[in-house]
Amino acid sequence: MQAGFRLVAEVGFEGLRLRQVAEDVGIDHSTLHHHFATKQDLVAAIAAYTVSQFWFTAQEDGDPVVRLRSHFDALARLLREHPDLFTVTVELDLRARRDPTVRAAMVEHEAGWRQVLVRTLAEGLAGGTLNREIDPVATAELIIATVKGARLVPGRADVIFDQLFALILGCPLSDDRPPNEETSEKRTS
Amino acid sequence: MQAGFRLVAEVGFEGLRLRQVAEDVGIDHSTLHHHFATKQDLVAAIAAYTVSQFWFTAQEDGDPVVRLRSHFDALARLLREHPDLFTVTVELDLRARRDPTVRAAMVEHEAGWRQVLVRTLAEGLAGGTLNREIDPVATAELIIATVKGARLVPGRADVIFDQLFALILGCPLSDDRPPNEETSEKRTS
Amino acid sequence: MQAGFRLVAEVGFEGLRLRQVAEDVGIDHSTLHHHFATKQDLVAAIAAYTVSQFWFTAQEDGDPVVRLRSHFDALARLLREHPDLFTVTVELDLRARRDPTVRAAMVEHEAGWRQVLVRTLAEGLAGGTLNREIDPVATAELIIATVKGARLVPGRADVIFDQLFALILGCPLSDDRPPNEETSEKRTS
Amino acid sequence: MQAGFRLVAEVGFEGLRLRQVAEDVGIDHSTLHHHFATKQDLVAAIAAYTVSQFWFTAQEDGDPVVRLRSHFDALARLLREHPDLFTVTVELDLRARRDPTVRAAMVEHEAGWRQVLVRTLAEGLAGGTLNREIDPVATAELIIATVKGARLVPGRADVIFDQLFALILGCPLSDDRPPNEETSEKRTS
DNA sequence: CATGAATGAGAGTTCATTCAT
DNA sequence: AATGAATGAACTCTCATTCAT
Repeated sequence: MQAGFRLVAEVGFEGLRLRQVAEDVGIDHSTLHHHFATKQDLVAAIAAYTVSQFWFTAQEDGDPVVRLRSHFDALARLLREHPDLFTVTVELDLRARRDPTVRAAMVEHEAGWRQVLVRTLAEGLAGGTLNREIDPVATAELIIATVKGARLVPGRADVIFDQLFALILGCPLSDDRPPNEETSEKRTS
Repeated sequence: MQAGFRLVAEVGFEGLRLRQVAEDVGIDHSTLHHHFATKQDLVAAIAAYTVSQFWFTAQEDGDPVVRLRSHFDALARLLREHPDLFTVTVELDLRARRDPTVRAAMVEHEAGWRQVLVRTLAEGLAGGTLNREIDPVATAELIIATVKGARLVPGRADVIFDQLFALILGCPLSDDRPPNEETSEKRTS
Repeated sequence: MQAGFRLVAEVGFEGLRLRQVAEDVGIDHSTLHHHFATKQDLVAAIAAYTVSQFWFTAQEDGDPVVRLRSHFDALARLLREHPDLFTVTVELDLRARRDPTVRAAMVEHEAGWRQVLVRTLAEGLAGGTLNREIDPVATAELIIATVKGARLVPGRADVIFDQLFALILGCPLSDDRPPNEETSEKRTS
Repeated sequence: MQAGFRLVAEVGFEGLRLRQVAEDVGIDHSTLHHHFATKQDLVAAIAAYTVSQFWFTAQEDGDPVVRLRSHFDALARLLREHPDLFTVTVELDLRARRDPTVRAAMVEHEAGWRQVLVRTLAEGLAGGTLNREIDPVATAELIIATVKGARLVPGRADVIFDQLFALILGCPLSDDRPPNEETSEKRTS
């Protein structure tokens, strides 16, 4: 399963070959069929394995702004340190279009993610620490879409996340009102 | 080429079969090889054809805010009316990872898009009609990433675009401008 | 492999078709690929099989003249009884020009043959039973070339070999030895 | 036709492609079909062209030994200066097995060659300047076979021809009888 | 659990040949 | 005389899958 994951990261689902997976593991390709009756099954397992790797380090308590910031940071770090994870996710998003099993896994995973985002945004909105015009649901979708798009350009993910975060934060730092001190500076890390 | 495009939209590059393309056109598959020596060549042609379909209806003059709004609207309409175009673009983005020819086409296309966005954002910033803290380059990347991510959920593209536009527009809470003026009426979803 | 050999004898390497080989054996052509990954591999196997069929019945002891004569006889008999072997050898010689694997097999095989010939000729020369002016190396090459040429006209091989043998044997006119003694009785054609 | 000849010399009949021939000539491959209706026709033309290149510089008069020697020399020189000619001849000999047209051309060409050889040998025999035990017909076949075999090892053709010539010349240079002065020395050129 | 031989559908590609222009 | 589009048969090779062991 992990070998399959690695292979997908390397050559995509289009280039995924059962024989190669088996060889990487060090077993006969027939033995692979013993564990995964069909290629589809392996793909589903890879999908499940991949989404299981995402454990949103989303604290439930604390300042929503901080939680949102750390969420972006966690994503940025993950993207930096485990680019494979995002590479495979892109592949999975594409495959989900035509593979219901994969689609189900992705939808479920995304639902959890969306829920976390919506709750955090709603709290921030209620607390007045976020741009008041933000619609939590719409912005959650916006964040999800942005992250998905940013996967394709890992090198620019940081700047993209920073800009989005800045926009979400709220009223942009007008000179006559003090901005949120600890977050207004452009994060570059 | 168009048949290839349609087929990619339907079954993806992974399912693209030359024989099927030829059959859709009504010619022998050998004849297809007469025009596109290799499958790669056909894929490149499909890529070129696809990006050529994007004619950013980006006026050079006028209020940058209006131009940006109409840009989003144009994308939303295109996404609604020609979802195939975006489906194939997703496929192309994936394929670009491993196919230098496709990558070149995508990079070039994206560069033009980015340029238009940066210019419009910079003008809006200079004119004071946009959120003053926006970085044109970063926001251009943000928009591109968002659009790319939104392709995967065409049904939610409208709300995503609207939310992003609202954030870019600026602080709706500024004291000297009535809130919700130019953003509330634009909601189309 | 043997089916491949037979097919080459029949239609040449130019006409060698994997599907035909597989069919002759009674297996699917995919199964053939299971055993010989590539056509080249099968060709190499055919080459190895073919040269392995040549077991020069070259005794190491005894009168060099007798050994040489029996060598020619063995070749003539082989050519009569297994013309396929020579047909394929001709094909292999041609293919060796462009296929390094085949070339290596042929060179090795030929080296063994040459060695046997040179040794026999040298012994005969030393023993005084052969034409004194013969150069063992040159004559070995001459024999090899003649045999290779004779493969193309199997029907005339006997007379060619006999004539060559007679010339190698020595001067039938020498005063101290009765002419036609050991050569006239050997004519078999 | 000449382009075909060159191509056969390079890649053999097995690798001969009409499109390549046409391209080498600088015409469309359809135009080639205008001149040679079928590939077979082109092959036949190549065969005819090839054998036409062999003009045995066989004088009809003079000492048979000298004529034979010069025949060998001419062959050796041709082999040195125009190896393509022999390369293609090898290909033709192989192809003649399965292509009646080519076979006819080769047989006719060979018949002329054989006739020259037989006549020269017979004259030499009659004149007493050759090994008396030589059978003109058998030796002609021997020479032809040897030349055919020597084509496969152009580098060793000289030494092979020299050795064969020495053997044909006659009684080998016994010490007590003067050999043919001008021919007994080992030719090395 | 594991293997390797076997399968069959089908992939991209090649190439001599034909035909309308 | 020459072209280029079109053809179709056939090629080697791939790969997920099955089955007997």
